[in-house]
Amino acid sequence: MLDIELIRKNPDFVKERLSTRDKSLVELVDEVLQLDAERRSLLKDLEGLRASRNAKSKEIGALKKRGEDTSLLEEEVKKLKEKIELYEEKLSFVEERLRDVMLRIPNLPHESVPVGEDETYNVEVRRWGKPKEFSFEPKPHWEIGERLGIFDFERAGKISGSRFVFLKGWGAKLERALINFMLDLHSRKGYKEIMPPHLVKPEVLVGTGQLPKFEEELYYCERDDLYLIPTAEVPLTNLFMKEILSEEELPIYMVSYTPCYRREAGSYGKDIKGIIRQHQFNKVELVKIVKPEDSYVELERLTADAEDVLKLLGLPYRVVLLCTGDMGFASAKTYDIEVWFPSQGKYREISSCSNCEDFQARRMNTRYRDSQGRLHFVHTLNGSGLAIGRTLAAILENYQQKDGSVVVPEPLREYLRTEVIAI
RNA sequence: GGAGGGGUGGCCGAGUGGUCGAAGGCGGGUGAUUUGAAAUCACCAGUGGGUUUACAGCCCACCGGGGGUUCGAAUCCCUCCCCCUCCGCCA
Repeated sequence: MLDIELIRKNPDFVKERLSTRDKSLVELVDEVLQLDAERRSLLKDLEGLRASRNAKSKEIGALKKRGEDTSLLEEEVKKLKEKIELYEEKLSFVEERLRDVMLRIPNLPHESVPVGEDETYNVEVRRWGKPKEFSFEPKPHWEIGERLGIFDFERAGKISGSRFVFLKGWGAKLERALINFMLDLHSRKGYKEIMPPHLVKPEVLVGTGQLPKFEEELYYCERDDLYLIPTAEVPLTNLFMKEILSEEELPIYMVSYTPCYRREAGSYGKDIKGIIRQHQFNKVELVKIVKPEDSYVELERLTADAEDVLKLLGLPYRVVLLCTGDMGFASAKTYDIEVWFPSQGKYREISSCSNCEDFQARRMNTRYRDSQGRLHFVHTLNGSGLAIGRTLAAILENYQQKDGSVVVPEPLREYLRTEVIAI
Protein backbone atom coordinates (compact mmCIF):
# COMPACT_ATOMS: atom_id res chain seq x y z
CA MET A 1 0.00 0.00 0.00
CA LEU A 2 1.21 3.47 -0.79
CA ASP A 3 1.42 6.23 1.78
CA ILE A 4 -1.86 8.15 1.55
CA GLU A 5 -0.06 11.26 2.71
CA LEU A 6 2.34 11.04 -0.23
CA ILE A 7 -0.59 10.78 -2.62
CA ARG A 8 -2.27 13.73 -0.97
CA LYS A 9 0.80 15.95 -0.92
CA ASN A 10 2.44 14.90 -4.15
CA PRO A 11 -0.21 13.44 -6.46
CA ASP A 12 1.62 14.35 -9.65
CA PHE A 13 4.76 12.53 -8.59
CA VAL A 14 2.75 9.42 -7.68
CA LYS A 15 0.87 9.55 -10.97
CA GLU A 16 4.07 9.94 -12.95
CA ARG A 17 5.71 6.96 -11.24
CA LEU A 18 2.66 4.74 -11.53
CA SER A 19 2.05 5.57 -15.16
CA THR A 20 5.46 4.09 -15.97
CA ARG A 21 3.87 0.78 -15.02
CA ASP A 22 0.50 1.34 -16.59
CA LYS A 23 -1.09 4.58 -17.75
CA SER A 24 -4.55 3.63 -16.48
CA LEU A 25 -3.33 3.72 -12.87
CA VAL A 26 -3.58 7.50 -12.95
CA GLU A 27 -7.35 7.17 -12.70
CA LEU A 28 -7.02 5.20 -9.48
CA VAL A 29 -4.98 7.99 -7.96
CA ASP A 30 -7.67 10.49 -8.86
CA GLU A 31 -10.22 8.20 -7.27
CA VAL A 32 -8.14 8.05 -4.12
CA LEU A 33 -7.84 11.83 -3.97
CA GLN A 34 -11.56 12.26 -4.32
CA LEU A 35 -12.44 9.58 -1.76
CA ASP A 36 -9.85 10.91 0.66
CA ALA A 37 -11.29 14.42 0.47
CA GLU A 38 -14.75 13.01 0.98
CA ARG A 39 -13.57 10.97 3.90
CA ARG A 40 -11.96 13.87 5.67
CA SER A 41 -14.93 16.13 5.24
CA LEU A 42 -17.28 13.48 6.64
CA LEU A 43 -14.91 12.71 9.46
CA LYS A 44 -14.70 16.33 10.50
CA ASP A 45 -18.48 16.60 10.79
CA LEU A 46 -18.79 13.26 12.51
CA GLU A 47 -16.12 14.03 15.08
CA GLY A 48 -17.80 17.32 15.91
CA LEU A 49 -21.06 15.49 16.57
CA ARG A 50 -19.35 12.89 18.69
CA ALA A 51 -17.54 15.55 20.69
CA SER A 52 -20.80 17.23 21.64
CA ARG A 53 -22.43 13.89 22.45
CA ASN A 54 -19.54 12.99 24.73
CA ALA A 55 -19.69 16.34 26.48
CA LYS A 56 -23.43 16.08 27.05
CA SER A 57 -23.29 12.52 28.30
CA LYS A 58 -20.66 13.54 30.77
CA GLU A 59 -22.88 16.37 31.93
CA ILE A 60 -25.75 13.95 32.45
CA GLY A 61 -23.53 11.87 34.67
CA ALA A 62 -22.62 14.91 36.76
CA LEU A 63 -26.23 16.10 37.04
CA LYS A 64 -27.46 12.64 38.04
CA LYS A 65 -24.92 12.48 40.80
CA ARG A 66 -26.51 15.62 42.24
CA GLY A 67 -29.97 14.15 41.73
CA GLU A 68 -31.07 16.68 39.14
CA ASP A 69 -33.39 16.17 36.21
CA THR A 70 -31.67 15.17 32.95
CA SER A 71 -34.54 14.20 30.68
CA LEU A 72 -34.10 17.25 28.42
CA LEU A 73 -30.41 16.57 27.84
CA GLU A 74 -31.09 12.89 27.29
CA GLU A 75 -33.55 13.79 24.59
CA GLU A 76 -30.93 15.97 22.90
CA VAL A 77 -28.30 13.23 22.95
CA LYS A 78 -30.78 10.78 21.50
CA LYS A 79 -31.24 13.06 18.51
CA LEU A 80 -27.48 13.50 18.16
CA LYS A 81 -27.09 9.77 18.19
CA GLU A 82 -29.33 9.36 15.15
CA LYS A 83 -27.31 11.92 13.26
CA ILE A 84 -24.06 10.26 14.27
CA GLU A 85 -25.26 6.90 13.03
CA LEU A 86 -26.10 8.41 9.68
CA TYR A 87 -22.64 9.92 9.32
CA GLU A 88 -20.98 6.73 10.48
CA GLU A 89 -22.71 4.82 7.76
CA LYS A 90 -21.65 7.30 5.10
CA LEU A 91 -18.11 7.36 6.37
CA SER A 92 -17.63 3.63 6.52
CA PHE A 93 -18.92 3.34 2.97
CA VAL A 94 -16.34 5.87 1.76
CA GLU A 95 -13.58 4.32 3.84
CA GLU A 96 -14.27 0.88 2.47
CA ARG A 97 -14.05 2.12 -1.09
CA LEU A 98 -10.91 4.08 -0.34
CA ARG A 99 -9.26 1.04 1.17
CA ASP A 100 -10.22 -1.12 -1.75
CA VAL A 101 -8.76 1.30 -4.28
CA MET A 102 -5.61 1.74 -2.21
CA LEU A 103 -5.12 -2.03 -2.07
CA ARG A 104 -5.32 -2.26 -5.86
CA ILE A 105 -2.59 0.31 -6.53
CA PRO A 106 0.83 -1.28 -7.10
CA ASN A 107 4.09 -0.08 -5.60
CA LEU A 108 5.99 2.86 -7.06
CA PRO A 109 8.98 1.78 -9.15
CA HIS A 110 12.36 2.91 -7.82
CA GLU A 111 14.04 5.65 -9.83
CA SER A 112 16.79 3.25 -10.95
CA VAL A 113 14.25 1.01 -12.71
CA PRO A 114 14.19 1.28 -16.52
CA VAL A 115 10.91 2.54 -17.91
CA GLY A 116 9.11 0.32 -20.37
CA GLU A 117 5.84 -1.45 -20.88
CA ASP A 118 6.97 -5.05 -21.34
CA GLU A 119 9.89 -7.44 -20.97
CA THR A 120 11.61 -6.14 -24.10
CA TYR A 121 12.60 -3.11 -22.03
CA ASN A 122 14.31 -5.18 -19.34
CA VAL A 123 18.01 -4.55 -19.01
CA GLU A 124 20.60 -7.29 -18.76
CA VAL A 125 23.04 -6.34 -16.01
CA ARG A 126 25.48 -9.26 -16.08
CA ARG A 127 26.17 -12.76 -17.34
CA TRP A 128 27.97 -15.61 -15.67
CA GLY A 129 29.28 -18.81 -17.24
CA LYS A 130 29.43 -19.85 -20.84
CA PRO A 131 26.73 -22.00 -22.40
CA LYS A 132 28.25 -25.37 -23.15
CA GLU A 133 28.83 -26.46 -26.75
CA PHE A 134 27.19 -29.81 -27.35
CA SER A 135 28.52 -32.31 -29.87
CA PHE A 136 24.93 -33.43 -30.38
CA GLU A 137 21.51 -31.82 -30.43
CA PRO A 138 20.70 -31.10 -26.76
CA LYS A 139 17.36 -32.54 -25.75
CA PRO A 140 14.66 -30.76 -23.75
CA HIS A 141 14.54 -31.73 -20.09
CA TRP A 142 11.22 -33.57 -20.34
CA GLU A 143 12.63 -35.94 -22.94
CA ILE A 144 15.73 -36.56 -20.86
CA GLY A 145 13.64 -37.07 -17.75
CA GLU A 146 11.11 -39.39 -19.31
CA ARG A 147 13.80 -41.53 -20.82
CA LEU A 148 15.49 -41.78 -17.43
CA GLY A 149 12.15 -42.71 -15.93
CA ILE A 150 12.29 -39.86 -13.43
CA PHE A 151 9.23 -37.91 -14.69
CA ASP A 152 5.75 -39.33 -15.05
CA PHE A 153 3.42 -36.76 -16.56
CA GLU A 154 0.80 -39.20 -17.80
CA ARG A 155 -0.05 -40.72 -14.45
CA ALA A 156 0.08 -37.30 -12.82
CA GLY A 157 -2.56 -36.25 -15.31
CA LYS A 158 -4.64 -39.23 -14.29
CA ILE A 159 -4.67 -38.39 -10.62
CA SER A 160 -4.37 -34.57 -10.63
CA GLY A 161 -4.76 -33.21 -14.15
CA SER A 162 -2.43 -31.21 -16.30
CA ARG A 163 0.56 -29.29 -14.97
CA PHE A 164 1.35 -31.89 -12.34
CA VAL A 165 4.13 -34.44 -12.31
CA PHE A 166 5.37 -37.45 -10.43
CA LEU A 167 9.09 -37.33 -9.79
CA LYS A 168 10.41 -40.85 -9.40
CA GLY A 169 13.60 -42.48 -8.29
CA TRP A 170 16.58 -40.26 -9.05
CA GLY A 171 14.22 -37.46 -9.99
CA ALA A 172 12.73 -37.36 -6.51
CA LYS A 173 16.18 -37.72 -4.98
CA LEU A 174 17.65 -34.97 -7.11
CA GLU A 175 14.79 -32.67 -6.15
CA ARG A 176 15.41 -33.42 -2.48
CA ALA A 177 19.16 -32.99 -2.87
CA LEU A 178 18.63 -29.56 -4.40
CA ILE A 179 16.35 -28.52 -1.55
CA ASN A 180 18.90 -29.61 1.04
CA PHE A 181 21.82 -28.11 -0.84
CA MET A 182 20.15 -24.71 -1.09
CA LEU A 183 18.88 -24.69 2.49
CA ASP A 184 22.32 -25.64 3.77
CA LEU A 185 24.03 -23.03 1.63
CA HIS A 186 21.78 -20.17 2.69
CA SER A 187 21.65 -21.08 6.36
CA ARG A 188 25.43 -21.11 6.42
CA LYS A 189 25.25 -17.53 5.17
CA GLY A 190 23.10 -16.47 8.09
CA TYR A 191 19.57 -17.00 6.90
CA LYS A 192 17.39 -18.58 9.58
CA GLU A 193 15.70 -21.72 8.37
CA ILE A 194 11.92 -21.67 8.72
CA MET A 195 9.17 -24.23 8.09
CA PRO A 196 5.99 -22.21 7.69
CA PRO A 197 2.33 -23.18 7.38
CA HIS A 198 1.17 -23.75 3.80
CA LEU A 199 -2.38 -22.62 4.46
CA VAL A 200 -2.90 -18.98 5.38
CA LYS A 201 -5.71 -16.56 6.13
CA PRO A 202 -6.92 -14.06 3.53
CA GLU A 203 -5.48 -11.05 5.38
CA VAL A 204 -2.02 -12.58 5.09
CA LEU A 205 -2.30 -12.55 1.31
CA VAL A 206 -3.49 -8.97 1.46
CA GLY A 207 -0.33 -8.25 3.42
CA THR A 208 2.03 -9.39 0.70
CA GLY A 209 -0.15 -8.12 -2.14
CA GLN A 210 -1.66 -11.24 -3.74
CA LEU A 211 -5.11 -10.15 -2.60
CA PRO A 212 -7.42 -8.54 -3.52
CA LYS A 213 -6.15 -8.26 -7.08
CA PHE A 214 -4.82 -11.71 -7.93
CA GLU A 215 -7.36 -13.99 -6.34
CA GLU A 216 -7.75 -16.11 -9.49
CA GLU A 217 -4.12 -17.21 -9.15
CA LEU A 218 -4.70 -18.84 -5.78
CA TYR A 219 -6.03 -22.17 -4.51
CA TYR A 220 -8.69 -21.55 -1.91
CA CYS A 221 -10.19 -23.85 0.74
CA GLU A 222 -13.65 -22.46 1.22
CA ARG A 223 -14.70 -24.52 4.23
CA ASP A 224 -11.93 -23.02 6.29
CA ASP A 225 -11.42 -19.70 4.51
CA LEU A 226 -7.75 -20.50 3.95
CA TYR A 227 -5.53 -20.18 0.90
CA LEU A 228 -2.67 -22.40 -0.21
CA ILE A 229 0.49 -20.34 -0.37
CA PRO A 230 1.73 -19.45 -3.87
CA THR A 231 5.22 -18.89 -2.42
CA ALA A 232 6.93 -19.04 0.97
CA GLU A 233 7.29 -15.28 0.69
CA VAL A 234 3.73 -15.06 1.98
CA PRO A 235 4.06 -16.71 5.41
CA LEU A 236 7.66 -15.55 5.92
CA THR A 237 7.12 -11.89 5.16
CA ASN A 238 3.95 -11.88 7.25
CA LEU A 239 5.65 -13.53 10.22
CA PHE A 240 5.78 -10.18 12.00
CA MET A 241 2.41 -8.95 10.80
CA LYS A 242 0.92 -6.35 13.18
CA GLU A 243 4.10 -6.30 15.26
CA ILE A 244 6.51 -3.64 16.41
CA LEU A 245 10.09 -4.88 16.22
CA SER A 246 12.97 -3.38 18.09
CA GLU A 247 15.84 -1.91 16.10
CA GLU A 248 18.26 -4.56 17.39
CA GLU A 249 16.16 -7.34 15.89
CA LEU A 250 16.86 -6.06 12.39
CA PRO A 251 17.93 -7.18 9.90
CA ILE A 252 16.06 -10.49 9.82
CA TYR A 253 17.16 -13.04 7.21
CA MET A 254 15.04 -16.12 6.61
CA VAL A 255 15.20 -19.09 4.27
CA SER A 256 12.46 -21.58 3.72
CA TYR A 257 11.63 -24.53 1.55
CA THR A 258 7.98 -24.95 0.64
CA PRO A 259 5.91 -26.21 -2.21
CA CYS A 260 4.16 -23.38 -4.05
CA TYR A 261 0.62 -23.71 -5.28
CA ARG A 262 -0.49 -21.64 -8.25
CA ARG A 263 -3.51 -21.95 -10.46
CA GLU A 264 -1.60 -20.47 -13.40
CA ALA A 265 -4.79 -18.96 -14.73
CA GLY A 266 -4.20 -17.14 -17.98
CA SER A 267 -1.07 -19.08 -18.88
CA TYR A 268 -2.78 -21.55 -21.22
CA GLY A 269 -0.42 -22.70 -23.92
CA LYS A 270 2.70 -21.44 -22.11
CA ASP A 271 5.30 -24.07 -21.24
CA ILE A 272 2.85 -26.93 -21.51
CA LYS A 273 5.66 -29.41 -21.80
CA GLY A 274 8.03 -30.21 -19.00
CA ILE A 275 8.20 -28.98 -15.45
CA ILE A 276 8.81 -25.30 -16.07
CA ARG A 277 5.26 -24.30 -15.23
CA GLN A 278 3.42 -26.49 -12.71
CA HIS A 279 0.45 -25.98 -10.39
CA GLN A 280 2.63 -27.25 -7.56
CA PHE A 281 6.37 -26.73 -7.44
CA ASN A 282 9.07 -26.64 -4.83
CA LYS A 283 11.00 -23.52 -4.05
CA VAL A 284 13.61 -22.34 -1.59
CA GLU A 285 12.79 -18.75 -0.76
CA LEU A 286 14.83 -16.00 0.83
CA VAL A 287 13.13 -13.21 2.78
CA LYS A 288 14.71 -10.20 4.45
CA ILE A 289 13.16 -7.70 6.83
CA VAL A 290 15.40 -4.68 7.12
CA LYS A 291 15.67 -1.01 7.99
CA PRO A 292 14.68 1.33 5.15
CA GLU A 293 18.14 2.81 4.71
CA ASP A 294 19.62 -0.65 4.11
CA SER A 295 17.16 -2.16 1.71
CA TYR A 296 18.90 -1.44 -1.58
CA VAL A 297 22.23 -2.78 -0.40
CA GLU A 298 20.35 -5.81 0.90
CA LEU A 299 18.70 -6.33 -2.49
CA GLU A 300 22.12 -6.60 -4.15
CA ARG A 301 23.27 -9.10 -1.52
CA LEU A 302 20.09 -11.12 -1.76
CA THR A 303 20.47 -11.36 -5.52
CA ALA A 304 24.12 -12.36 -5.13
CA ASP A 305 23.11 -15.08 -2.64
CA ALA A 306 20.66 -16.51 -5.15
CA GLU A 307 23.29 -16.31 -7.92
CA ASP A 308 25.72 -18.30 -5.78
CA VAL A 309 23.49 -21.34 -6.07
CA LEU A 310 23.87 -21.30 -9.85
CA LYS A 311 27.57 -20.59 -9.68
CA LEU A 312 28.16 -23.57 -7.40
CA LEU A 313 26.04 -25.77 -9.64
CA GLY A 314 27.92 -24.51 -12.68
CA LEU A 315 24.82 -23.36 -14.51
CA PRO A 316 25.24 -20.37 -16.87
CA TYR A 317 22.91 -17.51 -16.12
CA ARG A 318 22.27 -13.84 -16.57
CA VAL A 319 20.78 -11.19 -14.31
CA VAL A 320 18.09 -8.94 -15.69
CA LEU A 321 16.79 -5.72 -14.20
CA LEU A 322 13.05 -5.71 -14.81
CA CYS A 323 11.49 -2.63 -16.35
CA THR A 324 8.56 -0.79 -14.79
CA GLY A 325 5.94 -2.58 -16.88
CA ASP A 326 7.27 -6.07 -16.12
CA MET A 327 7.64 -5.80 -12.36
CA GLY A 328 5.45 -7.53 -9.82
CA PHE A 329 2.70 -5.67 -7.99
CA ALA A 330 4.47 -5.15 -4.65
CA SER A 331 7.97 -4.57 -5.91
CA ALA A 332 9.88 -1.30 -6.24
CA LYS A 333 12.83 -2.97 -7.94
CA THR A 334 13.33 -6.51 -9.18
CA TYR A 335 16.22 -8.51 -10.55
CA ASP A 336 15.35 -11.69 -12.37
CA ILE A 337 17.95 -14.40 -12.60
CA GLU A 338 17.64 -16.43 -15.77
CA VAL A 339 19.34 -19.77 -16.28
CA TRP A 340 20.50 -21.17 -19.60
CA PHE A 341 18.33 -23.83 -21.25
CA PRO A 342 20.33 -25.41 -24.10
CA SER A 343 17.32 -27.05 -25.77
CA GLN A 344 15.58 -23.69 -26.07
CA GLY A 345 18.75 -21.71 -26.70
CA LYS A 346 17.39 -19.22 -24.18
CA TYR A 347 17.77 -17.95 -20.66
CA ARG A 348 14.68 -18.68 -18.57
CA GLU A 349 13.63 -17.18 -15.22
CA ILE A 350 14.70 -19.21 -12.20
CA SER A 351 14.65 -16.54 -9.52
CA SER A 352 13.11 -13.17 -8.91
CA CYS A 353 14.61 -10.90 -6.26
CA SER A 354 12.62 -7.87 -5.17
CA ASN A 355 12.78 -4.96 -2.81
CA CYS A 356 9.22 -4.11 -1.80
CA GLU A 357 10.36 -1.20 0.35
CA ASP A 358 7.54 -0.40 2.83
CA PHE A 359 4.73 -1.42 0.48
CA GLN A 360 4.07 -4.77 2.16
CA ALA A 361 4.94 -3.43 5.61
CA ARG A 362 2.11 -0.92 5.36
CA ARG A 363 -0.33 -3.63 4.41
CA MET A 364 0.88 -5.97 7.14
CA ASN A 365 1.47 -3.21 9.65
CA THR A 366 4.98 -4.32 10.52
CA ARG A 367 7.03 -1.57 12.11
CA TYR A 368 10.12 -1.11 14.20
CA ARG A 369 11.02 1.34 16.92
CA ASP A 370 14.26 3.26 16.47
CA SER A 371 16.60 4.35 19.25
CA GLN A 372 14.68 7.63 19.59
CA GLY A 373 11.51 5.63 20.15
CA ARG A 374 10.01 6.55 16.81
CA LEU A 375 8.09 4.07 14.72
CA HIS A 376 8.90 3.29 11.11
CA PHE A 377 7.67 0.74 8.63
CA VAL A 378 10.23 -1.95 7.85
CA HIS A 379 11.37 -2.75 4.33
CA THR A 380 10.78 -6.26 3.02
CA LEU A 381 12.67 -8.19 0.37
CA ASN A 382 12.21 -11.59 -1.15
CA GLY A 383 13.89 -13.75 -3.72
CA SER A 384 13.88 -17.31 -4.90
CA GLY A 385 16.98 -19.09 -3.92
CA LEU A 386 15.99 -20.95 -6.18
CA ALA A 387 12.98 -22.55 -7.84
CA ILE A 388 13.78 -26.24 -7.42
CA GLY A 389 11.95 -27.75 -10.40
CA ARG A 390 13.46 -25.30 -12.83
CA THR A 391 16.91 -25.89 -11.36
CA LEU A 392 16.41 -29.62 -11.81
CA ALA A 393 15.32 -29.07 -15.41
CA ALA A 394 18.34 -26.84 -16.04
CA ILE A 395 20.67 -29.49 -14.61
CA LEU A 396 19.18 -32.18 -16.83
CA GLU A 397 19.65 -30.01 -19.90
CA ASN A 398 23.06 -28.54 -19.13
CA TYR A 399 24.59 -31.78 -17.83
CA GLN A 400 23.09 -34.19 -20.34
CA GLN A 401 25.35 -36.54 -22.23
CA LYS A 402 24.99 -38.10 -25.62
CA ASP A 403 23.93 -41.46 -24.18
CA GLY A 404 21.00 -39.86 -22.33
CA SER A 405 22.62 -39.93 -18.91
CA VAL A 406 23.11 -36.85 -16.78
CA VAL A 407 26.22 -35.89 -14.84
CA VAL A 408 25.52 -34.80 -11.27
CA PRO A 409 26.96 -31.35 -10.48
CA GLU A 410 29.77 -31.58 -7.98
CA PRO A 411 28.10 -30.03 -4.90
CA LEU A 412 25.14 -32.40 -5.17
CA ARG A 413 27.22 -35.55 -5.12
CA GLU A 414 27.53 -35.69 -1.38
CA TYR A 415 23.74 -35.54 -1.16
CA LEU A 416 23.03 -38.04 -3.95
CA ARG A 417 26.04 -40.31 -3.54
CA THR A 418 26.35 -40.76 -7.26
CA GLU A 419 28.20 -38.95 -10.03
CA VAL A 420 25.89 -39.74 -12.85
CA ILE A 421 22.22 -40.49 -13.37
CA ALA A 422 21.73 -43.14 -16.02
CA ILE A 423 19.01 -45.47 -17.10
C1' G B 1 -15.56 -32.63 18.43
C1' G B 2 -17.25 -32.00 24.06
C1' A B 3 -16.62 -29.30 28.98
C1' G B 4 -14.42 -25.29 31.53
C1' G B 5 -11.14 -20.83 31.90
C1' G B 6 -9.18 -16.60 29.48
C1' G B 7 -7.88 -12.49 25.60
C1' U B 8 -6.58 -4.98 28.69
C1' G B 9 -0.70 -0.37 26.63
C1' G B 10 6.50 -2.89 24.49
C1' C B 11 5.66 -6.91 28.48
C1' C B 12 3.07 -8.47 33.14
C1' G B 13 -1.34 -7.17 35.51
C1' A B 14 -5.76 -4.37 38.17
C1' G B 15 -10.25 -2.63 36.71
C1' U B 16 -17.92 -5.22 36.27
C1' G B 17 -22.10 1.13 33.65
C1' G B 18 -20.25 7.92 34.21
C1' U B 19 -13.51 12.72 35.02
C1' C B 20 -10.86 5.05 32.63
C1' G B 21 -6.92 6.00 27.75
C1' A B 22 -7.29 2.98 31.77
C1' A B 23 -4.11 1.67 38.90
C1' G B 24 0.38 -0.89 39.95
C1' G B 25 4.85 -3.38 38.39
C1' C B 26 8.68 -4.48 34.74
C1' G B 27 11.05 -2.54 30.67
C1' G B 28 12.19 2.56 28.18
C1' G B 29 13.57 8.00 28.22
C1' U B 30 15.16 12.64 30.85
C1' G B 31 17.19 14.89 35.16
C1' A B 32 19.41 14.71 40.30
C1' U B 33 22.97 12.05 43.34
C1' U B 34 28.02 9.48 41.92
C1' U B 35 34.90 9.95 39.61
C1' G B 36 31.95 6.24 36.65
C1' A B 37 28.43 2.39 37.25
C1' A B 38 24.89 0.03 40.35
C1' A B 39 21.32 1.51 43.82
C1' U B 40 18.02 5.54 45.11
C1' C B 41 14.86 9.82 44.12
C1' A B 42 12.04 13.14 40.75
C1' C B 43 9.82 13.75 36.18
C1' C B 44 8.26 12.07 30.99
C1' A B 45 6.21 8.68 27.83
C1' G B 46 0.37 4.18 24.23
C1' U B 47 -1.36 3.64 18.91
C1' G B 48 -4.00 5.48 14.79
C1' G B 49 -6.73 9.55 12.73
C1' G B 50 -8.59 14.85 12.13
C1' U B 51 -7.18 20.10 12.66
C1' U B 52 -2.35 22.59 12.34
C1' U B 53 3.88 25.42 10.24
C1' A B 54 4.19 22.01 14.60
C1' C B 55 6.14 14.63 17.18
C1' A B 56 2.55 22.16 20.84
C1' G B 57 -2.67 22.45 21.83
C1' C B 58 -7.63 20.79 20.87
C1' C B 59 -10.86 16.94 19.10
C1' C B 60 -12.20 11.69 17.57
C1' A B 61 -11.38 6.48 17.74
C1' C B 62 -9.02 2.19 19.86
C1' C B 63 -9.11 -2.52 26.25
C1' G B 64 -9.14 -9.86 20.47
C1' G B 65 -12.87 -8.88 15.65
C1' G B 66 -17.96 -7.65 14.45
C1' G B 67 -22.87 -6.39 16.10
C1' G B 68 -26.36 -4.88 20.03
C1' U B 69 -28.43 -2.57 24.81
C1' U B 70 -27.81 2.55 27.07
C1' C B 71 -28.06 9.56 27.48
C1' G B 72 -23.18 7.07 28.48
C1' A B 73 -19.69 0.48 27.61
C1' A B 74 -12.94 -2.02 28.86
C1' U B 75 -17.18 -3.07 32.03
C1' C B 76 -23.96 -5.75 30.30
C1' C B 77 -25.96 -8.97 25.90
C1' C B 78 -25.18 -11.68 21.04
C1' U B 79 -21.75 -13.64 17.57
C1' C B 80 -17.07 -14.91 15.49
C1' C B 81 -11.75 -15.63 16.11
C1' C B 82 -7.60 -16.94 19.04
C1' C B 83 -5.07 -18.98 23.48
C1' C B 84 -4.93 -22.28 27.93
C1' U B 85 -6.72 -26.79 30.89
C1' C B 86 -9.33 -31.49 30.89
C1' C B 87 -11.82 -35.38 27.92
C1' G B 88 -12.37 -37.66 23.05
C1' C B 89 -10.05 -38.55 18.22
C1' C B 90 -5.58 -38.75 15.44
C1' A B 91 -0.01 -38.72 11.99
